[in-house]
Amino acid sequence: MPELPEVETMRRGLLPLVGLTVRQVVQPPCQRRPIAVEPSWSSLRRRMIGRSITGIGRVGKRVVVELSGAWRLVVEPRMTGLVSLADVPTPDHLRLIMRCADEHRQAELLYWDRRGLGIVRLLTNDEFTERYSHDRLGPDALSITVDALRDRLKTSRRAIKVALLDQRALAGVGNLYASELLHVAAISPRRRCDSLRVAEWAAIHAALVDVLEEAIRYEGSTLADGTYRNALNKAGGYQNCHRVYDRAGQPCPRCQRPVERIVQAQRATFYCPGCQRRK
DNA sequence: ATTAATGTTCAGAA
DNA sequence: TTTCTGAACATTAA
Repeated sequence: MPELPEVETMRRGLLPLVGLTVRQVVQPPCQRRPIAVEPSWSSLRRRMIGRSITGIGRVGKRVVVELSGAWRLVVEPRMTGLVSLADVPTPDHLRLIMRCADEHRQAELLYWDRRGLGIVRLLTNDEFTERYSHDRLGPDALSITVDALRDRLKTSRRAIKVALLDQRALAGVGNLYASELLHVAAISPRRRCDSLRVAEWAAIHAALVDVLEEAIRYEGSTLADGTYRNALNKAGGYQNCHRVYDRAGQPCPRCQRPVERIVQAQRATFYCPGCQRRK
Protein backbone atom coordinates (compact mmCIF):
# COMPACT_ATOMS: atom_id res chain seq x y z
CA MET A 1 0.00 0.00 0.00
CA PRO A 2 2.64 2.42 0.70
CA GLU A 3 2.40 5.65 -1.23
CA LEU A 4 4.25 8.85 -0.43
CA PRO A 5 2.67 9.56 3.00
CA GLU A 6 3.25 6.01 4.23
CA VAL A 7 6.82 5.91 2.94
CA GLU A 8 7.56 9.34 4.42
CA THR A 9 6.26 8.05 7.77
CA MET A 10 8.60 5.07 7.46
CA ARG A 11 11.48 7.41 6.66
CA ARG A 12 10.88 9.50 9.76
CA GLY A 13 10.61 6.35 11.85
CA LEU A 14 14.09 5.26 10.76
CA LEU A 15 15.83 8.51 11.77
CA PRO A 16 17.15 6.99 15.04
CA LEU A 17 19.48 4.90 12.86
CA VAL A 18 21.47 7.97 11.84
CA GLY A 19 24.95 7.86 13.34
CA LEU A 20 24.94 4.11 13.97
CA THR A 21 27.23 1.65 12.20
CA VAL A 22 26.00 -1.41 10.32
CA ARG A 23 27.12 -4.53 12.19
CA GLN A 24 25.17 -7.34 10.58
CA VAL A 25 22.88 -7.97 7.60
CA VAL A 26 20.73 -11.06 8.07
CA GLN A 27 18.32 -12.96 5.92
CA PRO A 28 15.82 -14.24 8.52
CA PRO A 29 14.79 -17.86 8.57
CA CYS A 30 11.69 -17.61 6.45
CA GLN A 31 10.13 -20.48 4.51
CA ARG A 32 9.05 -18.16 1.70
CA ARG A 33 10.97 -17.32 -1.40
CA PRO A 34 13.51 -14.61 -0.53
CA ILE A 35 12.86 -11.09 -1.71
CA ALA A 36 14.89 -9.61 -4.53
CA VAL A 37 18.14 -8.13 -3.25
CA GLU A 38 20.47 -6.39 -5.70
CA PRO A 39 23.22 -6.99 -6.42
CA SER A 40 23.21 -9.91 -3.90
CA TRP A 41 23.06 -10.71 -0.21
CA SER A 42 26.79 -11.29 -0.04
CA SER A 43 27.50 -8.01 -1.76
CA LEU A 44 25.21 -6.21 0.69
CA ARG A 45 27.12 -7.67 3.60
CA ARG A 46 30.51 -6.99 2.06
CA ARG A 47 29.73 -3.37 1.18
CA MET A 48 27.63 -2.29 4.16
CA ILE A 49 29.09 -3.83 7.28
CA GLY A 50 31.29 -1.33 9.06
CA ARG A 51 29.80 1.69 7.32
CA SER A 52 27.91 4.32 9.26
CA ILE A 53 24.43 5.58 8.46
CA THR A 54 24.64 9.25 7.55
CA GLY A 55 21.00 9.95 6.78
CA ILE A 56 17.60 8.56 5.85
CA GLY A 57 15.99 9.89 2.68
CA ARG A 58 13.08 9.17 0.42
CA VAL A 59 12.63 9.24 -3.30
CA GLY A 60 8.99 8.89 -4.38
CA LYS A 61 7.74 5.68 -2.76
CA ARG A 62 11.21 4.39 -1.78
CA VAL A 63 13.18 4.75 1.46
CA VAL A 64 16.87 5.53 1.05
CA VAL A 65 19.42 4.62 3.74
CA GLU A 66 22.47 6.80 3.14
CA LEU A 67 25.80 5.22 4.09
CA SER A 68 29.32 6.50 4.49
CA GLY A 69 31.52 5.91 1.47
CA ALA A 70 28.91 7.09 -1.04
CA TRP A 71 26.62 4.07 -0.88
CA ARG A 72 22.85 4.08 -0.64
CA LEU A 73 20.50 1.26 0.26
CA VAL A 74 17.18 1.79 -1.51
CA VAL A 75 14.18 -0.06 -0.09
CA GLU A 76 11.24 -0.28 -2.47
CA PRO A 77 8.23 -1.71 -0.59
CA ARG A 78 5.93 -1.99 -3.64
CA MET A 79 2.56 -3.41 -2.54
CA THR A 80 2.99 -4.82 0.96
CA GLY A 81 6.47 -3.97 2.21
CA LEU A 82 7.36 -1.90 5.24
CA VAL A 83 10.37 -0.98 7.32
CA SER A 84 10.31 -0.87 11.10
CA LEU A 85 12.62 -0.41 14.05
CA ALA A 86 10.40 -2.04 16.62
CA ASP A 87 8.19 -4.84 15.51
CA VAL A 88 6.45 -6.23 12.45
CA PRO A 89 2.83 -7.28 11.86
CA THR A 90 3.59 -11.01 11.81
CA PRO A 91 6.75 -13.02 12.49
CA ASP A 92 6.63 -14.75 9.12
CA HIS A 93 7.21 -12.50 6.10
CA LEU A 94 10.12 -10.82 7.84
CA ARG A 95 12.58 -10.52 4.95
CA LEU A 96 15.70 -8.66 6.10
CA ILE A 97 17.31 -7.56 9.36
CA MET A 98 20.07 -4.96 9.50
CA ARG A 99 21.62 -4.70 12.96
CA CYS A 100 23.23 -1.37 13.75
CA ALA A 101 24.99 0.00 16.82
CA ASP A 102 27.46 2.47 18.21
CA GLU A 103 29.15 2.36 21.60
CA HIS A 104 26.03 3.61 23.38
CA ARG A 105 23.00 2.18 21.66
CA GLN A 106 21.79 -0.28 19.09
CA ALA A 107 18.83 -0.64 16.75
CA GLU A 108 17.76 -2.90 13.96
CA LEU A 109 16.08 -2.10 10.70
CA LEU A 110 13.47 -4.73 9.87
CA TYR A 111 12.10 -5.15 6.36
CA TRP A 112 8.79 -7.00 6.33
CA ASP A 113 6.81 -7.82 3.19
CA ARG A 114 3.74 -10.04 3.06
CA ARG A 115 3.60 -10.57 -0.68
CA GLY A 116 7.33 -10.26 -1.10
CA LEU A 117 7.18 -8.11 -4.23
CA GLY A 118 9.48 -5.47 -2.78
CA ILE A 119 13.10 -4.93 -3.79
CA VAL A 120 16.17 -3.87 -1.83
CA ARG A 121 19.06 -2.44 -3.83
CA LEU A 122 22.49 -1.20 -2.86
CA LEU A 123 23.72 1.52 -5.21
CA THR A 124 26.65 3.89 -5.39
CA ASN A 125 25.73 7.56 -5.34
CA ASP A 126 26.42 7.67 -9.07
CA GLU A 127 24.21 4.68 -9.80
CA PHE A 128 21.52 6.25 -7.62
CA THR A 129 21.65 9.54 -9.50
CA GLU A 130 21.43 7.75 -12.81
CA ARG A 131 18.58 5.44 -11.83
CA TYR A 132 16.47 8.18 -10.27
CA SER A 133 17.18 10.98 -12.73
CA HIS A 134 14.18 13.11 -13.59
CA ASP A 135 13.55 11.42 -16.88
CA ARG A 136 13.14 8.08 -15.14
CA LEU A 137 11.42 9.29 -11.97
CA GLY A 138 9.67 12.66 -11.90
CA PRO A 139 10.07 15.37 -9.25
CA ASP A 140 8.79 14.46 -5.81
CA ALA A 141 5.07 15.10 -5.39
CA LEU A 142 5.69 17.14 -2.24
CA SER A 143 8.12 19.53 -3.87
CA ILE A 144 7.01 19.78 -7.51
CA THR A 145 5.86 23.26 -8.45
CA VAL A 146 2.52 23.93 -10.08
CA ASP A 147 4.30 25.04 -13.25
CA ALA A 148 6.39 21.90 -13.45
CA LEU A 149 3.33 19.74 -12.84
CA ARG A 150 1.39 21.46 -15.59
CA ASP A 151 4.31 21.43 -18.01
CA ARG A 152 4.87 17.71 -17.54
CA LEU A 153 1.26 16.72 -18.14
CA LYS A 154 -0.54 19.43 -20.09
CA THR A 155 -0.09 17.88 -23.54
CA SER A 156 -1.01 14.36 -22.46
CA ARG A 157 -4.23 12.88 -23.77
CA ARG A 158 -4.51 10.59 -20.77
CA ALA A 159 -7.13 11.01 -18.03
CA ILE A 160 -5.78 13.07 -15.15
CA LYS A 161 -6.23 10.24 -12.63
CA VAL A 162 -4.15 7.90 -14.79
CA ALA A 163 -1.47 10.54 -15.43
CA LEU A 164 -1.06 11.30 -11.70
CA LEU A 165 -0.03 7.66 -11.20
CA ASP A 166 2.78 7.98 -13.75
CA GLN A 167 5.93 8.03 -11.62
CA ARG A 168 7.91 9.46 -14.52
CA ALA A 169 5.70 12.56 -14.44
CA LEU A 170 5.81 13.02 -10.67
CA ALA A 171 6.95 10.64 -7.94
CA GLY A 172 4.91 9.51 -4.98
CA VAL A 173 1.21 9.54 -5.86
CA GLY A 174 -0.49 6.14 -5.90
CA ASN A 175 -3.99 4.86 -6.49
CA LEU A 176 -5.46 5.90 -3.16
CA TYR A 177 -4.19 9.47 -3.00
CA ALA A 178 -4.91 10.12 -6.68
CA SER A 179 -8.64 9.59 -6.03
CA GLU A 180 -8.53 11.54 -2.78
CA LEU A 181 -6.75 14.61 -4.14
CA LEU A 182 -8.97 14.88 -7.21
CA HIS A 183 -11.99 14.91 -4.94
CA VAL A 184 -10.49 17.75 -2.90
CA ALA A 185 -9.70 19.60 -6.14
CA ALA A 186 -13.28 18.92 -7.37
CA ILE A 187 -11.99 17.67 -10.72
CA SER A 188 -13.36 14.59 -12.48
CA PRO A 189 -10.81 11.75 -12.69
CA ARG A 190 -11.87 11.31 -16.31
CA ARG A 191 -10.77 14.74 -17.49
CA ARG A 192 -8.08 14.59 -20.15
CA CYS A 193 -4.91 16.40 -19.09
CA ASP A 194 -4.90 18.45 -22.28
CA SER A 195 -8.35 19.84 -21.44
CA LEU A 196 -7.42 21.26 -18.04
CA ARG A 197 -7.20 25.02 -17.61
CA VAL A 198 -4.56 26.88 -15.63
CA ALA A 199 -6.90 27.41 -12.67
CA GLU A 200 -7.69 23.71 -12.62
CA TRP A 201 -3.99 22.79 -12.56
CA ALA A 202 -3.65 25.17 -9.62
CA ALA A 203 -6.50 23.41 -7.82
CA ILE A 204 -4.94 20.00 -8.47
CA HIS A 205 -1.54 21.16 -7.26
CA ALA A 206 -2.98 22.71 -4.08
CA ALA A 207 -4.98 19.56 -3.34
CA LEU A 208 -1.92 17.40 -4.00
CA VAL A 209 0.12 19.20 -1.38
CA ASP A 210 -2.74 19.53 1.12
CA VAL A 211 -3.80 15.89 0.97
CA LEU A 212 -0.27 14.47 1.13
CA GLU A 213 0.76 16.72 4.01
CA GLU A 214 -2.45 15.99 5.91
CA ALA A 215 -1.95 12.25 5.38
CA ILE A 216 1.63 12.51 6.66
CA ARG A 217 0.35 14.23 9.80
CA TYR A 218 -1.90 11.19 10.34
CA GLU A 219 1.03 8.84 9.62
CA GLY A 220 -0.55 7.44 6.48
CA SER A 221 -3.50 5.15 5.76
CA THR A 222 -3.83 1.62 7.12
CA LEU A 223 -6.40 -0.22 5.00
CA ALA A 224 -8.65 -3.13 5.87
CA ASP A 225 -5.91 -5.72 5.56
CA GLY A 226 -3.93 -3.88 8.22
CA THR A 227 -0.68 -4.34 6.37
CA TYR A 228 0.78 -0.86 6.62
CA ARG A 229 2.24 0.23 9.96
CA ASN A 230 4.59 2.98 10.99
CA ALA A 231 8.09 2.21 12.26
CA LEU A 232 6.74 1.41 15.71
CA ASN A 233 4.22 -1.07 14.27
CA LYS A 234 1.28 1.25 14.91
CA ALA A 235 -1.53 1.75 12.38
CA GLY A 236 -1.85 5.06 10.55
CA GLY A 237 -4.92 7.24 10.98
CA TYR A 238 -5.68 8.77 7.61
CA GLN A 239 -8.04 5.95 6.54
CA ASN A 240 -10.64 7.60 8.80
CA CYS A 241 -10.36 10.77 6.74
CA HIS A 242 -10.86 9.24 3.31
CA ARG A 243 -13.45 11.15 1.33
CA VAL A 244 -13.97 8.73 -1.55
CA TYR A 245 -11.38 5.92 -1.56
CA ASP A 246 -13.09 2.55 -1.04
CA ARG A 247 -16.34 4.33 -0.21
CA ALA A 248 -18.51 3.37 -3.19
CA GLY A 249 -22.19 3.95 -2.43
CA GLN A 250 -21.51 6.03 0.65
CA PRO A 251 -22.43 9.72 0.65
CA CYS A 252 -19.94 12.28 -0.61
CA PRO A 253 -18.82 14.40 2.36
CA ARG A 254 -19.27 17.55 0.26
CA CYS A 255 -22.59 17.03 -1.57
CA GLN A 256 -24.02 13.79 -0.13
CA ARG A 257 -24.36 12.10 -3.54
CA PRO A 258 -23.20 8.47 -3.47
CA VAL A 259 -19.54 7.92 -4.31
CA GLU A 260 -18.96 5.91 -7.47
CA ARG A 261 -16.34 3.31 -8.33
CA ILE A 262 -15.07 3.15 -11.90
CA VAL A 263 -12.09 1.42 -13.49
CA GLN A 264 -9.34 3.35 -15.26
CA ALA A 265 -6.18 1.70 -16.58
CA GLN A 266 -7.34 -1.51 -14.88
CA ARG A 267 -7.39 0.10 -11.45
CA ALA A 268 -10.22 1.29 -9.23
CA THR A 269 -11.02 4.99 -9.15
CA PHE A 270 -13.42 6.49 -6.62
CA TYR A 271 -15.08 9.85 -7.17
CA CYS A 272 -18.24 11.86 -6.61
CA PRO A 273 -20.25 12.39 -9.79
CA GLY A 274 -21.99 15.29 -8.07
CA CYS A 275 -19.10 17.60 -7.25
CA GLN A 276 -16.42 16.26 -9.60
CA ARG A 277 -18.25 17.19 -12.76
CA ARG A 278 -17.54 17.23 -16.49
CA LYS A 279 -15.91 14.65 -18.68
C1' DA B 1 -13.62 -21.23 -6.57
C1' DT B 2 -13.01 -16.62 -8.05
C1' DT B 3 -11.63 -11.92 -7.56
C1' DA B 4 -9.33 -7.91 -6.15
C1' DA B 5 -5.75 -5.50 -3.54
C1' DT B 6 -1.89 0.33 -1.96
C1' DG B 7 3.27 -0.99 -7.08
C1' DT B 8 6.71 -1.59 -10.77
C1' DT B 9 8.23 -3.05 -15.14
C1' DC B 10 8.23 -5.28 -19.43
C1' DA B 11 6.47 -6.84 -24.03
C1' DG B 12 3.54 -6.11 -27.69
C1' DA B 13 -0.08 -3.87 -30.06
C1' DA B 14 -2.98 0.03 -31.55
C1' DT C 1 5.89 8.98 -30.29
C1' DT C 2 2.13 8.03 -27.18
C1' DT C 3 -1.03 5.24 -25.08
C1' DC C 4 -3.20 1.02 -23.80
C1' DT C 5 -3.47 -3.95 -22.43
C1' DG C 6 -1.90 -7.86 -20.29
C1' DA C 7 1.19 -10.25 -17.70
C1' DA C 8 4.34 -11.26 -14.02
C1' DC C 9 5.87 -11.05 -9.29
C1' DA C 10 3.15 -13.69 -4.31
C1' DT C 11 -0.22 -13.63 -0.67
C1' DT C 12 -4.49 -13.32 1.49
C1' DA C 13 -9.17 -11.91 2.55
C1' DA C 14 -13.77 -11.27 0.98
